[in-house]
Amino acid sequence: MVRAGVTVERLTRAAAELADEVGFDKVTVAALARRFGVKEASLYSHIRNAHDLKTRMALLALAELADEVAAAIAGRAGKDALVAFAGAYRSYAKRHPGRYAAARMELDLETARASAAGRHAEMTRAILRGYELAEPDQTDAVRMLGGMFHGFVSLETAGAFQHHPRDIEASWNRTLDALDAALRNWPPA
Amino acid sequence: MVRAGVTVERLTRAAAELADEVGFDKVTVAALARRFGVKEASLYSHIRNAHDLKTRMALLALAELADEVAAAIAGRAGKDALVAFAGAYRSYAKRHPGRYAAARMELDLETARASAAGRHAEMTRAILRGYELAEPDQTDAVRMLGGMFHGFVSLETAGAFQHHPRDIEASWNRTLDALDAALRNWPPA
DNA sequence: ACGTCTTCCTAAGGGTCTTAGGCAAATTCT
DNA sequence: AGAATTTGCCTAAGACCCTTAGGAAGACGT
Repeated sequence: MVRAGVTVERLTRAAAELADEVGFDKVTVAALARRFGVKEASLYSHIRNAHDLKTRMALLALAELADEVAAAIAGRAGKDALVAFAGAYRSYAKRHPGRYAAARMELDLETARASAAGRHAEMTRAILRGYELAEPDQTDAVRMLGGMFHGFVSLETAGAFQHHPRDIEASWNRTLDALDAALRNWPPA
Repeated sequence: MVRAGVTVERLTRAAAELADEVGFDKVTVAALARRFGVKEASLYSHIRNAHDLKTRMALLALAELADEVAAAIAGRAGKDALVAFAGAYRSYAKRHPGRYAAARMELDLETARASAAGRHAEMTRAILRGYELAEPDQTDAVRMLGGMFHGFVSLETAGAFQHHPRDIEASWNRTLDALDAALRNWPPA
């Protein structure tokens, strides 16, 4: 029996690739074992169970996404930063639909705390530095931005915008214009 | 063999209830058969396969949601209508998380066309009548609103907002305030 | 070289989806 | 009403998937 050199890191990366190819929900322990040329049961020396594998995929995707967003917003401020953040987010979701779905998975509290989700929130707050929002408005705006980005990308990916000829890219840009305006003219309580 | 009185309508409703109880992805042909006290194979006289069942759940949810939104926005205009629409949407998603997940399922073109999705788009456009937006801005705004509502509700349901003490209800209201402002001051191209 | 830990295997149980073929109940036809 | 047809449910069985238990052989430290 020559060993296949499986490690939990290689498993996670392969699972992420598989997810981007066939969809997050179609990633299976069996398919992954096939890809590595080992029996399904062998993977259980590296992962606890299927849920554990998916959690690792989520952590990977959150970290990658945070890195890309960080690189995109570095050295930018104001609307520039907003557009860069949003663009990086949407770009990642389109290039890596399976990973993106993994990133949106529900994580239990401690796992979420150990994830890059905190960096995402921090970076969103960083964007808002250009808009001078005091708490609790800042938190409200963080939630609004997170919802907006995720919702738009999610509907776009699901094909919900394909029933109208209007260019989606243009709608995206206009939405960011409107978002920028909303942040600049944040309504007083 | 006394017949159990299974019909495709009763199956769909039971599946929807099951989804709200245990989650959309945990709705299974087997679980549904158990709930009706029949064997799994028996259900295939009523549904084509598991995907067919999920599609029926999606159509049910889309129709129910459209009905509730329609009732909510009737007789309202402007920000009133916006808040009523958004409130009905979010309320449905929270009362019926499984159905809501079903409604967000990807439908093939013809099924989507036969669904209540068109009514959703129409009603969103109706909201915008209070804001005097010409095409293509109107379509951009429809997409923005759809994304915003879905994204916020989706992140909230997934527990993404629970890492901060700020009242989610308050964030929701402030987000609608900001959205109203964005629509009133829609940026020129 | 020896013992230990790790990785992989076989075996096996349980769950889900789906099709095929049969019997009996319900419905329709004459 | 009785016969013919359709419909609803069943058993049986195949194809996957997830997971655990126990064993053998490679890798590694002493």
